[in-house]
Amino acid sequence: MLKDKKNPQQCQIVVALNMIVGKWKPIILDHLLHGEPLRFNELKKLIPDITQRMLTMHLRELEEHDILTRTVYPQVPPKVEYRITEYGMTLQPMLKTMQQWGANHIEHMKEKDN
Amino acid sequence: MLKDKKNPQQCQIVVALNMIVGKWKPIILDHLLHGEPLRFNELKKLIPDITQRMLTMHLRELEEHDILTRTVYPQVPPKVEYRITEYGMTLQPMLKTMQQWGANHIEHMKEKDN
DNA sequence: CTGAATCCAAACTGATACTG
DNA sequence: CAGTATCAGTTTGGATTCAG
Repeated sequence: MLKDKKNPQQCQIVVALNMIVGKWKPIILDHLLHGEPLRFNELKKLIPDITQRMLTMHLRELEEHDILTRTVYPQVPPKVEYRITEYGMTLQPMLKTMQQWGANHIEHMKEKDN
Repeated sequence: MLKDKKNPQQCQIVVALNMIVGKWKPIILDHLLHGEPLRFNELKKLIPDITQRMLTMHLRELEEHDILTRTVYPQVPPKVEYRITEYGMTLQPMLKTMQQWGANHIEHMKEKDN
């Protein structure tokens, strides 16, 4: 199944976590969740510090999980588009909740410093 | 600040993620979120496969992030209790959202197999 | 009972060079 | 343009031993 070695007690939270863990995955998702499909190089430009290797690997994993689709246009030079799936869109509420908690946490830390 | 090497674009989602990533952290949180304080050994028994080392490390990190408190009772043998903080309780909605998505995803995968 | 310390293996990420 | 391949570095987790 999944990387269930990492999910010793079949925790549902971990199942959800496995969709979005990876150094750059949340950022990739953030860009694709806007709805517009993006080409490999467009993502690369939006995430300047990512390596081609990591971008490829993360995109492949997200594709495996039905979060996005990969469409190859048979052209020279090649064109490949990545688009969020309907199913991938269901991550939206979860990610939004996390984003809000994260924003709040940044404030929490500032207060703590005082 | 935080482990911001791991958060290249100051993504708020990653800030939230950093609270709960770690092999056993979601499970630890799950147990403590019930509200009852738990001793080190009680947690160890609830999570049989965790090593003492990992339990200690995860608890320390959660403590650093104000998610839980560590209370030492000066006794012999020692007694140490871990209790979720009020702030830690604010993780609840986020974790519940993730849990629901995870549960749904398990169903999604079953359908896919057919 | 609740750890800390050490050593080791596996997983993850980065850098670089090459290709259809 | 959109990758693949290889190698090196970093991080994470596990096993074991020792200690207040």
